[in-house]
Amino acid sequence: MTVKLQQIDDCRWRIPREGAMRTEGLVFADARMIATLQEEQALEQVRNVATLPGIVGPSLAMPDIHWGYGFPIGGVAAFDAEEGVVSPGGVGYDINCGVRLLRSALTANDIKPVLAKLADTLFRNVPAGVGSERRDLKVSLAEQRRVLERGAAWAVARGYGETEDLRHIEAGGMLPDADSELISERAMERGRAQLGTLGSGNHFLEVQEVEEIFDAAVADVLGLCTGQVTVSIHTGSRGLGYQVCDDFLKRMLQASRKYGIELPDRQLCCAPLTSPEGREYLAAMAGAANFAFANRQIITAWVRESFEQVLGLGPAQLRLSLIYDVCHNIAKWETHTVDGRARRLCVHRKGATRAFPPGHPETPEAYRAVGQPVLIPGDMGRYSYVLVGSAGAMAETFGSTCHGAGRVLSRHAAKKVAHGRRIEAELAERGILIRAAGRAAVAEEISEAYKDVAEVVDVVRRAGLGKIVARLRPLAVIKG
DNA sequence: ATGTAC
Repeated sequence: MTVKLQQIDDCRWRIPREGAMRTEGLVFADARMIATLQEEQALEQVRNVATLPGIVGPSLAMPDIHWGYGFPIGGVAAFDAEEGVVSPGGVGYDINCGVRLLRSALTANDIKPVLAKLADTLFRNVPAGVGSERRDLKVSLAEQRRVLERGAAWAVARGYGETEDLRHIEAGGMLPDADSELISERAMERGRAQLGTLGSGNHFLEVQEVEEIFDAAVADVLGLCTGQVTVSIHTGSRGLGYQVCDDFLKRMLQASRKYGIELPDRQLCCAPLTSPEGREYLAAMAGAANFAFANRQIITAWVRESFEQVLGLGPAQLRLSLIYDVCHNIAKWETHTVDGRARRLCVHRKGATRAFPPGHPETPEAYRAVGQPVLIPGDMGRYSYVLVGSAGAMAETFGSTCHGAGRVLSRHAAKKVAHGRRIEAELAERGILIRAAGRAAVAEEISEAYKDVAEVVDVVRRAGLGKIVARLRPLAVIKG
């Protein structure tokens, strides 16, 4: 089935309203990206989302859009508090998957002599891989409930990191209104031993070098300069978030029937935001989101510890400070101005990053003048980007941008391309060390499996959704 | 993404 597309300009495409659509679709992409998309069902998914009750503004898609469960990955949709719905498919299985970025007082030359030892130590100290389990962290069931309610603040209280870190996390590292009683026993069990683990797939831990600065004034405010060592952590809520999504998909399928919501695709199952089912999903989702915030906070402490071990330097010399931590799979209550009126909306971001502009009260004070940091990982063989949010994003996308490069090859296809090659050696030739839980994980994540993230962020820049600040090159990659 | 199917 082909989806009608009208080109608006060189980076915007409209899917006109027709049939059951309640609003139009708006896709941010260049002509080449659109050409590859039309063979996929991702645009059809943008159109399907536009049929959901209470949607406000267009059904949006970022330039890294690809096919996902119900909603496309790279999709943004906002819903009215009274008329709208909440959908687990609009958040995704990995609730509060996100990225955090640490800066350091080190240069790439400082760590090059010990890079292999640093990679080994990080790989040992941060469990990675499918089903990876905790190191030495023991959490009782009662305490796990506190994790789900307090997020990163729980981790800091337990000695993982500093209070200062909390100021540099989206939502302060804790979504309010989380209710651990709404999370199934099974989800609790799955999460129990997974706090402080990386997981698999595109999740990673990277030691990086700032390769290029594009905006010196903003980079200065974020504390970034060329040649500096940074660390990125990309992971989410592991098996716990997966189980919460799975549990609620079943309930939402029933709820959709109960409330008479017509679905073009069962995977879009949802419930009114005013219904018990809707409220309960949001409270369970907030718990899983807080688990993910705590997860990234604990890993951060182990990263700091690893650097201290290998370099023999103290925290004051390393200065591994948290620049920012952003979610890219979440539904949140936010206030947005629509047609000149401030409205409280439930914004679904699935594979999309919040990108609030300069001056926004939710942006940490330190960055208030330049905008919220936006962290966009690329693939392990190339680079990642740091952006800041802009007024354009607030006006057009409910303060959102892309979240990454976006796959172009399926995992299976990537493995075929990698077959017979020595990917580790190829990366080493480019100065990138990799430590991974398995060979298959590396093969599935080869550069060729992804779009060039430089092209993705360039669409974001041209569309005025964000400002490009810096490009980071991987030096050592820890993969599940 | 995911104890890659209970």
